[in-house]
Amino acid sequence: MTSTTTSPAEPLGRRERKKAATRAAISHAATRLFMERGFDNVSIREVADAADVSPTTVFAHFPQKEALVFDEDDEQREHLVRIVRDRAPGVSISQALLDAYRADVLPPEDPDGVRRREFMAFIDATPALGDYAAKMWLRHEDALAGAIASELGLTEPTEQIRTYARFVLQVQLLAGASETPLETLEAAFGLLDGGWQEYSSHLAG
Amino acid sequence: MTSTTTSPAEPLGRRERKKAATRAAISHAATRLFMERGFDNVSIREVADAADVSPTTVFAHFPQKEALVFDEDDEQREHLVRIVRDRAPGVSISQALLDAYRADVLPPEDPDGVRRREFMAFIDATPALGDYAAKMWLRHEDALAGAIASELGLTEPTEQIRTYARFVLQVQLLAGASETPLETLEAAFGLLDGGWQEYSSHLAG
DNA sequence: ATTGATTTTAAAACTGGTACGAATACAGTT
DNA sequence: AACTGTATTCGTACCAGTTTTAAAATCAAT
Repeated sequence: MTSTTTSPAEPLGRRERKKAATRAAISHAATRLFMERGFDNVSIREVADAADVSPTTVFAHFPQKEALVFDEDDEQREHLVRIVRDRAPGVSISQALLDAYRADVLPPEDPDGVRRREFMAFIDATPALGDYAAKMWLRHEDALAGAIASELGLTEPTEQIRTYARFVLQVQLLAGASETPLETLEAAFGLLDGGWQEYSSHLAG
Repeated sequence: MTSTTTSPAEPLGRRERKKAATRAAISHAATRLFMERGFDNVSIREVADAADVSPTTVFAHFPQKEALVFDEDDEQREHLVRIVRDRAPGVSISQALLDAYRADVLPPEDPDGVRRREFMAFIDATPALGDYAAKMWLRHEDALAGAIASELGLTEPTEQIRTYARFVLQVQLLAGASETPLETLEAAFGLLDGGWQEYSSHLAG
């Protein structure tokens, strides 16, 4: 259910369907148990039992215990790149990122947003999960830097772009941990934009 | 040898002296073995054996395996705070930090610097150590933000200061991982200084 | 020297993760 | 339908880091 193409429901063979089913069973059992008793109080063996599967099979589908919770690495990265690449005309990169982050941080409106918010609270409750999420998030640094570079007409990111990408990803983490996420967002982008706009306009000009 | 007061050699009781000796024996055995065969190829049990101590005793002194390598948390934090607090008059905070980072990155001159460089290379060779070092380093964020705030005449760091502190710590990691650390340093501080100087002068003015 | 608290230690247990080989289910071929 | 190769699953045993448990040693104070 992760990185396979989503909508057209390609006709999978029995094999792939079964594999996907096993994966889903494991994932479901894991999230249920984790929510009931907390991430740290559930062992891989228990997850395997609950999914009626051998422990080794769990690791065949998920490289680490933490991966049972985060099942969407590629989507995240794609989302991030799209924010930069597909922004409305006339909108700066910083502006696009700030807007996107803002939407993440504002009070949720649809039930989907509520669920996502609960999920994030669950993650915050377990240090190991927070660390893992942060690590995964920051792994997108290269992708983001590449997207920005190509938006600015470069084939390779410069040191400044790389730095900016890292900072921008950090801002998301900062805001997520902040009591006043909106203020944090604005403070951070305010700090960044001075140097960044100067640099990028210098590049374009 | 870590956070106890250093010079005057307070008269420790027998108990404390023995404890310190055990700790030192473990630490020595560990560094020797790690250097000889690599961090990942030495088990805690082996370290314990080499120090003629039970494995649990190792954990009584060091919370994790990685802690055997980093024995100086507080000193690091103090160093960082001093860079900001004890900078020469007329030198900006950014300038002081940049200078300090630069010294870390330049070719070492004294034998002490050489040893430190070898140590850093050793850390880079083991992902687990790099992660741990980064985590420890970033834990200084609050201390750094506090020091900056108090330099600017505030009792509490603002959102901007907190953000700046996080960015500045990240710069150190960026430069450490870069092929061209000096360029990275200058690019990063160039990016930061625009917004930061505006903000801090706005604060002072 | 005895007592009692505290520290230190050892041994075992637990947990995440890997290695290995065997068994099973599938897809494509004949 | 049988055959073959391949992918998935399984069970077990195992390793290394870490926690738990309880015994032993150590110290301070009487």
